[in-house]
Amino acid sequence: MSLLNDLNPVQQRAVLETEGPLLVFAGAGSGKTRVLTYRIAYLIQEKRVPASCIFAVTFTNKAADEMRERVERLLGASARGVWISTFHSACARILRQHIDRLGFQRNFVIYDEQDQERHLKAVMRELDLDPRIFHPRAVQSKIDQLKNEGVTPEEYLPDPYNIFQKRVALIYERYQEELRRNNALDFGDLLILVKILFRRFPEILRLYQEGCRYVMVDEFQDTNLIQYHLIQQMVKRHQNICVVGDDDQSIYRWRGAEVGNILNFENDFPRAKVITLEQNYRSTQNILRAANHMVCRNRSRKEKVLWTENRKGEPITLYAAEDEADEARFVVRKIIEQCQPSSRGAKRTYRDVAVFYRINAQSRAIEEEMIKNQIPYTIVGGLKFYERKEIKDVLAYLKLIANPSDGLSLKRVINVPPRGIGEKTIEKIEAFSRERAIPLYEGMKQALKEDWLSHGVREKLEEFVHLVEGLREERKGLSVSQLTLTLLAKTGYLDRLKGEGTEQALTRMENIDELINVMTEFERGGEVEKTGPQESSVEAFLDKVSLVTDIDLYEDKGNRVSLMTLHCAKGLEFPLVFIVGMEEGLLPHYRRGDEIEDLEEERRLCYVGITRAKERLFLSRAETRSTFGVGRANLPSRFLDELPPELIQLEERQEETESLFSQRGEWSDHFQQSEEFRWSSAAEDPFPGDGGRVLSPEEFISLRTGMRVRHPKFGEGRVLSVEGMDKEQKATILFGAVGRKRLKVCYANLEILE
DNA sequence: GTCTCTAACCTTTTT
DNA sequence: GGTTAGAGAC
Repeated sequence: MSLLNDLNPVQQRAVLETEGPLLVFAGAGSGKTRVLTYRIAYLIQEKRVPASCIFAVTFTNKAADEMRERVERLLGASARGVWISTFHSACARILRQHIDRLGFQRNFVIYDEQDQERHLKAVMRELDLDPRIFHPRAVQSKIDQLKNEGVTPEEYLPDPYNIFQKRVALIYERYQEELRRNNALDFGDLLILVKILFRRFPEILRLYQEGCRYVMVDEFQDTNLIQYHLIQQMVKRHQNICVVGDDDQSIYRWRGAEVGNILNFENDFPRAKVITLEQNYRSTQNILRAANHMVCRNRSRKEKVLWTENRKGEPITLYAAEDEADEARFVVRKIIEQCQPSSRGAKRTYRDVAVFYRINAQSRAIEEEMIKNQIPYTIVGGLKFYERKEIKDVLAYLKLIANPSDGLSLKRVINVPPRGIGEKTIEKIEAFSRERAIPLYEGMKQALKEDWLSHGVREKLEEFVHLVEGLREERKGLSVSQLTLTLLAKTGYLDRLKGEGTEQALTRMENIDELINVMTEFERGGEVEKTGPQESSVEAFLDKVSLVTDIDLYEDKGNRVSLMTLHCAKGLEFPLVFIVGMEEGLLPHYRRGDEIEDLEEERRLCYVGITRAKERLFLSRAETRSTFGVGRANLPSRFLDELPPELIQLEERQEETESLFSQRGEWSDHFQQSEEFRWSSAAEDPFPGDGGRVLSPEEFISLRTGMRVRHPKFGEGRVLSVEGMDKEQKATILFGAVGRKRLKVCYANLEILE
């Protein structure tokens, strides 16, 4: 059986135990994804299970895509039809088919976190609750928590002596009612409504129970109560459930994940077989030993010891930096040392390197130093594409077209671009609609009919309604991208941006351009799961966009260093790993809860980081670090003391005088001469495939302050400064003819003169 | 109604 | 140090 040849005996068992409940403890780097994909392949190929009877759940779309790809690589076309999805997408798909049974319309929209917050604030304002007393964030997290536990407003029993809880009960109820009026769901609703759907309509549940003959759950340690509940419901009929996870990598407790789900699985399924994968194929012995040594301190964990046949490897490097800038210089110095083509030995390239940090804000210092030294990097998460204003605007228009009941989107776009429809008008209509419990848009139309608005307002509103109706009409027969182009033209959004003529407007237009690219890509791919007759590609596209995660957008974009949070790092591996900010207050983070479990979660986070490293691990901390603009002294992280000292090699602090500038000189000389780095030969473009537009590497990497350049329009000039990277890179140039200009390098068509 | 400036917030981690 | 929401000016 050729499929099994690639697996070790324990992995083989995990593949062969297809019937009944199975729990696989899969340590870091033990071939978890491999087991899952081979298991699916085995079911289809050897057990002759139809692909459509297999359901696999992952936590990110990226993981789902990867798994699908890998199964298809093993089996080819016969793998088509396996349902591999995240919890949230799966639920969205189920609801798109059946939600009308619950009194929503099938063209519902999904509110992201920002929408959720705005929605919540509106509800609280309506209830006349002072946001300074009842912090919307606290309320939101409480509601989220309830949803994660599968508690509906009717089921919630607040402590009668707890004012906050009593208010939450009230807000929660109104919050849900208002969502319904908007025909909108938040993330939590996706899960909770499926739960309700299954409970109220057993025949629908039965449909899925029949369909899901074999169910697999990846990253099971990160499931919350309601997710686990849904899975239990779905496997009730066939009981063929295989969950794979690692309690040591459970890092989402704060979001409702229950390690208990994995630790108690054997109680819930008494017949469950248990397999533990302990051989690690990823890391050197040293790295693995360090990781084991540390995570052993956790109390609530399943006993296991990872081992490896890999070589011992090099010691772990630890650097105590002066401050975060010094720390960044250390990281860059090491990267240059390891990746620079001139050094001897087996050398690494940028894509082999990852830098992990606890919080996104830490990336800045690293980024600055990277830019200074012109090291290409890519950053995962942080400032997100789909959170940009212009993108949200366009998406709000689309949401409104798909679902006119969506009042939040309506309010967002009604005066963008400015149409002279102000807050007062909206407020009036909002009150009117709420009273009648109809959607805002509906209320607007009613108000127009009843004609109690002033003449000017009336005209403006009529024009807007006309616009929306027109677009809704046009939507038929248009693809998402075509619809978007139409919308941009008819709303005047694009004209408005064009008219501005500022740098920022230009960037916005480029981003919208990029969004259109994403849409055409989406249309071409057509890998949309068919979800019913009602659904057009607009909803499908919006669903996809609503459910993307940071890591989904991460792909190997050419030869770059990867920067990301420790949370994002889960599931990835890199030959060289840096973990920065090994300080008390940062890792473990000071804002964690004060329960022992919270500390253990921080330790696991650190463990996840360490176990991403294949060859070398670099840890660093800073004596002082500025937060909120003020410098603070930090103690070394307690986790450093939990590493075996004999595995640690301390890195000497370098005198500041020996700055990177001198090193840079040699390095850049080398750049110019090195055969491999003569990119103009086009033999190897080191940064290919960046959003479709390939920029010339010379422009990107070798444009430096003081250079003379020629611009096709502005003529010759001198570079005053350079900022940012690749597509985002901008240069300020003093042109003899037109003076000082700030340009995007990748669009500027610059010619370098000297 | 629209634009601009200040002050408060902020930083965990995200489906 | 940087962003964003809300208040005040035009």
